[in-house]
Amino acid sequence: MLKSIACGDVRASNIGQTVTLAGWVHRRRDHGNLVFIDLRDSGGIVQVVFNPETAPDAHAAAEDVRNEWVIQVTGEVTKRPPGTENPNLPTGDIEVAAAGAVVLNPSKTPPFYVNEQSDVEELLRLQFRYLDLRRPAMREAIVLRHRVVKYIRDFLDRRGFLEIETPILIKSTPEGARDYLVPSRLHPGRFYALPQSPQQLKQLLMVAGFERYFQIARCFRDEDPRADRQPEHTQLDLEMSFVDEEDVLALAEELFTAVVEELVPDKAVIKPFPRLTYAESMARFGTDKPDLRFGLEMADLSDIAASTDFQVFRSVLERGGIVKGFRAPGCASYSRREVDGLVEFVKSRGAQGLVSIALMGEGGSLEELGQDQVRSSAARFLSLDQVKEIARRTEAGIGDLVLIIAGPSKSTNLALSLLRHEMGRRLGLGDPNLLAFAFVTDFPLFERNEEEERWDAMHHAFSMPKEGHEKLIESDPGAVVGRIYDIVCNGEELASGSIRNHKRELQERIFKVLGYTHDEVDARFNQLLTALDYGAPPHGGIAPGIDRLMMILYGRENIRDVIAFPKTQSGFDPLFEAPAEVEQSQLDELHIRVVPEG
RNA sequence: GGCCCCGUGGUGUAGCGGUUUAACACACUGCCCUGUCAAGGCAGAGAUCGCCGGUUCGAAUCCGGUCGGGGUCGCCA
Repeated sequence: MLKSIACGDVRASNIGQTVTLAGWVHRRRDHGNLVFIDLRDSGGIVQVVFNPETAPDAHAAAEDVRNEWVIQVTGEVTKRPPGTENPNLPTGDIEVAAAGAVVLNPSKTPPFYVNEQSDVEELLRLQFRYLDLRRPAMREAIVLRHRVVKYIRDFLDRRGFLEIETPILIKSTPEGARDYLVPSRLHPGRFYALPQSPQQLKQLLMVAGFERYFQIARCFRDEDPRADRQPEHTQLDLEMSFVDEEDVLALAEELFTAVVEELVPDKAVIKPFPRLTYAESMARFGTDKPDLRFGLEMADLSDIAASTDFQVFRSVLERGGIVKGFRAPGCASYSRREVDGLVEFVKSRGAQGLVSIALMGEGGSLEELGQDQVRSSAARFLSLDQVKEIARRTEAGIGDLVLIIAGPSKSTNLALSLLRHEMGRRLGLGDPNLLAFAFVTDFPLFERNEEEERWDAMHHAFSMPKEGHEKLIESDPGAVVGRIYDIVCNGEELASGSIRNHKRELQERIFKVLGYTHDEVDARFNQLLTALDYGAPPHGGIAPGIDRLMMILYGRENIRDVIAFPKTQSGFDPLFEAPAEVEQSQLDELHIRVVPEG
């Protein structure tokens, strides 16, 4: 080793020892004679003093050194002179008096500050990610990520799970996300696909009798990235045999709770995790991934709206839409400008508009509310009684602002739920140290795809219907509830899972509703269906997203902040500059001809 | 594919039609300085304002396009 101790490990107990350190120059303070260097390595920072009188050669070397140079220093650990201790450093009681110094490698001036946590354009950080990763915020994220994954592995190992790898080169399956394709040299014109998840593989492992499987699995989806989505992401994929929902949920709850309590003890979780059904979640929060750190629950106002003369409401309802709203506490005093801002917010998220009702005044009960206290663009269409009823439903009081959206159910719920989260954020209602995990259960098995006029799988095609719902599969697909569950936390979907079909006949009926022809099923799912014929055990599982879990544990709003080498929103890797063109010979070998765009 | 925001020395920002030889902080270079720890002092170098085109007597500043980044809707079983 080029060092005898890590920079961050030097303590008062080492005083008198001669140590060799190696690391990066974090900061240099040159007093002309005395030179101080804060030397940094993966373990921390320690101050090194270069004295020209006692060590002229080392001092001369230190004069030349600049930020981020890599140096090796040998010297004695000494107690700092009284009054010069630095309480901000764990190593602040001591320093190393350099006797010798060697420059192991100089550095160019970095393109941004490595030694301070200043904001830097993210593209530049990604181009020089290896420098960005030297900074504490990124470093801590990567270290925590390691601990979380290690904890998960140990936790599952103790419970009899086996970690089993599955192929990265697999087969494209229809539906779901767009696949990343890999051309085959040995089979011209044929392609592997990168797995969107090891779904079928883990089910086959259950048929193989492993009973408890998990994998820290990389998953690939060729769709547009987002703040919480990357083209490739990591899942804790796990599957168990001979279980029902309760077994999977109990395990997941125990795991997540333990991870938080052991690794991020300053964050709190709600125990036990609240549970709500999909229908409940949609009704109360307009989304299947509600932020439960605060209330502001939604109320259906359709019946009240129907009794008004407000044409906007009536026409929406005539077309089968809904009218729904929630309260923004204390926001009655919002200015015209602020309210307009909220209107813009929902319009940019698919709503036609926003009706707000401000209940002006301070204190007093709803009963005493006067017409003069109601401020709303729809005021002249609403009777005082109707306003009061709307307030009662949304639990709004004097001083609150009721926000209402009318429109088709899907887009209205979406915009309203985004507005709810936005208001929660603006009003600071979400405790940043609370991780409000919850289970959302009983998802529909099928979802109507209006454009394509067909039924899609809401979750995926392999989930089992709830008991008693099999008979509805063909007659009323939309009414079939699946044995499907999600874990959500603070408005993010963290995990998704289900009890799977282990009977071929049932699985084939579901494929049929999804519109697959016999040939398509045979081509894509034959391996799974055939396996079900050979004694497939009842089984189910769940797949938490590790990146999103890390966002929540580390308190980041961006998935790139918890990934060592992420891609931009256009799927570009600024460090390697991938994707890139390849040699013509490589294309020839793969029998690929590139058609120029346009 | 749609919508919104951003793009000025190395970094972060200011300037938003002429008074700008584009300002400030930090970084950088040189000199001074024996106890600093975001060390300090003095001096200096460094950007034609992402790119293309237009409007104008005059554009970093206005307009259009384009490229790149971010956010979002679509998409993401």
